[in-house]
Amino acid sequence: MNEHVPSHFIEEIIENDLKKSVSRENLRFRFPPEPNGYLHIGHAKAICLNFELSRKYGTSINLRFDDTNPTKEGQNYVNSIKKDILWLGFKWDKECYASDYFEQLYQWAKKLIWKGKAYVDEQSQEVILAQRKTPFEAGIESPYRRRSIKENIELLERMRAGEFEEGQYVLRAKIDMNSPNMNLRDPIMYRILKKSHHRIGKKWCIYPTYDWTHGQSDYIEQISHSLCSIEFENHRPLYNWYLDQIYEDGKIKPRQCEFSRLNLSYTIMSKRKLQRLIEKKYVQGWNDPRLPTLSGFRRRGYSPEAIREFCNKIGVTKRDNVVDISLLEFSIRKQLNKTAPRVMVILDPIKLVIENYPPKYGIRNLPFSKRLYIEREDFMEVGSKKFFRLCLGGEVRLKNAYIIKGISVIKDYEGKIIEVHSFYDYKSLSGSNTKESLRKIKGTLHWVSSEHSIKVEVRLYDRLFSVPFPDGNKERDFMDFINPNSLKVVQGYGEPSLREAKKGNIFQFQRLGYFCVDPDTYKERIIFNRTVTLKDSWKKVKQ
RNA sequence: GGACCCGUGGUGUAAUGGUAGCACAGCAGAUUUUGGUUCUGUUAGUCGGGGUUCGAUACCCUGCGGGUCUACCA
Repeated sequence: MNEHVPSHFIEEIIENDLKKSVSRENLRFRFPPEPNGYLHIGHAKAICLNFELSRKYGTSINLRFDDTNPTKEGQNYVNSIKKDILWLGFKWDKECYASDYFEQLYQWAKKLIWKGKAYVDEQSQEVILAQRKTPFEAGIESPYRRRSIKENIELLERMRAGEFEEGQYVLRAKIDMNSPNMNLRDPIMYRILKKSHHRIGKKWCIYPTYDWTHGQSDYIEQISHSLCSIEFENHRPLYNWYLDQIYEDGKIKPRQCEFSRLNLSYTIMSKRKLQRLIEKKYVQGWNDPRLPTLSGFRRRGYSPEAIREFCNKIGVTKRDNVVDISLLEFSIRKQLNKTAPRVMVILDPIKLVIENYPPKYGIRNLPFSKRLYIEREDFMEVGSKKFFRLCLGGEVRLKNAYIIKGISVIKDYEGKIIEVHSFYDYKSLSGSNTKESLRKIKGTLHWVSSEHSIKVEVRLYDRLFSVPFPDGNKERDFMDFINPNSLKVVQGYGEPSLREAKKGNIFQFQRLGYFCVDPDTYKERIIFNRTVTLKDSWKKVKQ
């Protein structure tokens, strides 16, 4: 439905191409991660974009690993990336690897030499960089730029044969050392790296660079629209230049389109910076629930549906953007509100004694008794008009149970309240439909029966950073803004039904938030992660 | 200094030359046995200056602001 109403500018480009150059069945997409880190929610934006485009147009989509740098990549990353995409709810048609195209790339490189469009340079990296100069001035051509075709071919073959050391030779495209676009100042196509590759081992000792690989891989797979983030915009002329060298009539010439990457408030997205947080032990690993990685969100209790909905909501443009984290929280709350079973758990207990309650009674499935726990925060000796929770002389409903009235407190020698005493109205049981049970009482508290409750570990996660744009300050390092209270571990008291909770289950702890069972849970010790709090309009009144 | 890209409420995003709309956040109220949910209402915006046009958020010029580029990373 609505197939002809583009929902963002990339669809508009596609619709235009459909009218002009490309037929519908030739539309093809790809998601091209480098296997050198874990996927984060910024990747999810790109994944949703590409996969949903392929779904919309009924065409195929490849997962392609951009594995051209054996010094940084690994099979563990390949595995985690596949797992995360599947978890998000998407299935690719072909699983591809740029490393499978190395032979073709090599042959094309030779073709470029034959055309006089590439040459082997033997200057040091420092010299090559220096000759490139800056964007504001002309570069200097390499003295090896005019090497003969025969010699170039021979040297490239010897590079491949492993006759040289790393850094001794490189293959460069011969484009324009005066271009204002630095990518066109004779970019490197091949470098010597005597490293074993995670997939193809020691088959190669020269590796193609990203620019010399990406567009050609798109071409081999006949990708019609190659979507990437905005920082590749300046690479597009090079992308097209390479394709022009190898293009054959009748084939699809891929089109690169750029869109802006996702930034989320109160967090960071850069792989390198995430890595730093992990190395410095501010978080416990790539799947720490505070991280914006997909594995982190999964552990935190976020559902793939919520993440997909979020990605659809944020749109696709070319502007800089910082999306408010509350939009993500809205997505997960919206879903969990519909699906999560409600239970009662006390996180910061205070004892509540119901003096006139007979010791033996109970409510089926949810034991009620004379001695309960309620949240310390839910009691004040002297209430106020705004505070409609328990206070001395005031009435409150215990959720799914009785109406009680506070009558006295017991304090320790420091004056801290250790016990609240109350009376209950035995006719006021919830759902009993008595006149007393139908009385309007402003406040309702959650509770657990102290003798029946089970102890649980609860990990209260909060934002990783205490400022909205930890990354946006040029003078200060993002590490300065780490929220020291991003994790608080407490012992809670849960209703006994939680004994049956399984890893990954998610509940609403009534009046507190949504919590999921952590994989670290074992038989005697159930661990809950707080996914997100409930919206709390009381917190605002208090402040 | 150069090239390329981008400027719409606090945030994200629509409007493709014809009433500036939606969502989140905020605020107010109603409902509520979760201060949740739900419902209703509401505050708030086209970066500035010129031009083209009956009419400009859109097109042109210019200024300003922001981003990217000076890797043998992707």
